[in-house]
Amino acid sequence: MEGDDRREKGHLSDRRFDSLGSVLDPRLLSSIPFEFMSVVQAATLEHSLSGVDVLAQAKTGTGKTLAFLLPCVQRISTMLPLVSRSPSDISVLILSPTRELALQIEKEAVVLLRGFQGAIGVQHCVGGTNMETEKRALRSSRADILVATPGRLIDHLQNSGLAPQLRNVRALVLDEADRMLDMGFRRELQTILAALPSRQERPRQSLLFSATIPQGIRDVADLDENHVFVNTLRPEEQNTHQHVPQDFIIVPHTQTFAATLCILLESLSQDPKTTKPILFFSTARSTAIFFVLLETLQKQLSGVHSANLQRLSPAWQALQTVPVFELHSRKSQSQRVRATQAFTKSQTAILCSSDVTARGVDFPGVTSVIQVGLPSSGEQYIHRLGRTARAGAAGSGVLILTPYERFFLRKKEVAGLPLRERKLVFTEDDLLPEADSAIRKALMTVSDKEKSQAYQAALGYYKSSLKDLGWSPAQLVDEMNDWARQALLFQEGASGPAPPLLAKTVGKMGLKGTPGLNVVKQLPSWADDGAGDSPNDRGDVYQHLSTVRQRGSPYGRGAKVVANGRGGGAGRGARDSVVRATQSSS
DNA sequence: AAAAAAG
Repeated sequence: MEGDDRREKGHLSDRRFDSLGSVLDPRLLSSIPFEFMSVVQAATLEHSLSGVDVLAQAKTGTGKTLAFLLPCVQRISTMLPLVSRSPSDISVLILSPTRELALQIEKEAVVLLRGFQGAIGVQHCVGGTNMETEKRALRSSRADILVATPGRLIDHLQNSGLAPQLRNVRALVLDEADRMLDMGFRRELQTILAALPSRQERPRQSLLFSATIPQGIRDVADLDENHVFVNTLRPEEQNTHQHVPQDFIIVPHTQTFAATLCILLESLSQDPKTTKPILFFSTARSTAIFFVLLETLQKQLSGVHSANLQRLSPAWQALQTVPVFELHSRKSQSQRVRATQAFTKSQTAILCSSDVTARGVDFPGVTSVIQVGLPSSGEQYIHRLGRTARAGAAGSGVLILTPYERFFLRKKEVAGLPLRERKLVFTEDDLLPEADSAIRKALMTVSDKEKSQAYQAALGYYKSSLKDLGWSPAQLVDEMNDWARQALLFQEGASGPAPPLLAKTVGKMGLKGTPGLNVVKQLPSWADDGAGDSPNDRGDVYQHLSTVRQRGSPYGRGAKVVANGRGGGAGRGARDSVVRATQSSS
């Protein structure tokens, strides 16, 4: 605790919020839930409160949200009692790259607005929710501050007649600004900017916040030429990620899930009461599969007779009860909201996530970030890592790669990081053979449909990295087919040697004519969208597995494990198992 | 089709 306090002070400044007593509206000042400003806040507030444009670079988890909300709320408060304004006018527009981040920002704004007792309102508009409900709320209640994701905002502009409410916008905030300005969002941002009044006719302030500020951001951003650039990174520390202990592990792709499970079991055995890792996957489909695997393992464990459960190692016991959540774009928005809330308030839990939560989202107390498979970019690796070790707390990172993904370590954003290779050392009683066996059994309960979807997603994902991988399209298909069969245990059945793909889909992927693909005119009924998610009855398998071995894991040691030149032997029980790790610099 | 983001 003492150490935490010291680190906590590291991101706090010595300036108190009440030093702004002459500048800030007292109702705003009294709603600030902190005594001291963070470093970013202290460095940006004097500028942003003066009204100039600000481009700020700061570590994640250091109070950026409050840094841009304060000047926005203050600005609106000076416009009170709002006689000249229509109650439906939007004064501040905040854009976020994900729905979860938008909702989180709105929540912080609600806190800051308490003192105004409804005179200033904040609302959100994000996808995946009822369009009509939002439309009505935007009409009938104050939305002085609107927090939005781009797609849904444009939808409202074009279909709900929201445009007139934006004619008085006085401030525009881009959170995760680099993401908002990159190729994926730039067009949408242009559409939104076009709906705002020109800055000549209606002066406004732009506030851009991000942990990484790439070259050229100023060329595309909506920034005044007299803007202030604030960099709160100390040169010697650069970014959090320089200080967070980070390991990488290279395993064959058949062992990726087992290695991931090992890392989880290891952290559960060290600290079952406080462990709170996030597991990041590259596609929504593989996120879903690993989540199902964990759920299945838990159900299998709960079928183990309690007397036998006592004999298992503490890690397996802990796995049975730790809450597990999944969060990605293939879930409904209400499920996403529920998972976000539940993981936020859990002291110990496991979150399986896609890159939805890679940026900005603030889950308290995340103890480690485990990245499974190739991250989509060096920057994305850093943003994901930033979900732990926030606001001065401790945290660590693990990256699990296959040999063909090793090139990632040479990317320029990653090459300078303190990433150290860690080998899972195979000893007689280590966890990997058990984990492998458990994963294989659990995979039997995953439907061919789910496996096919993961296969298709992986093809699409790796296709964008062919150059880095040094693969031809045919090699890509070979590797992914092997992955489907050997790692996902996709059964080559009546449908052919690989999961089936529609000719149409293959065409869109640009893989027409590539050997090795199982191209079909029509998907078999089990893989069709209309079919249920799980034709296999998981319940049967639980029953089947409910007999436990005398000692060790409930999953036996059936699978032969070969990695780094050593096979896993039949050893003693899991009670004494540990993942042995050796550190060696890479 | 591949994170995400509109349905």
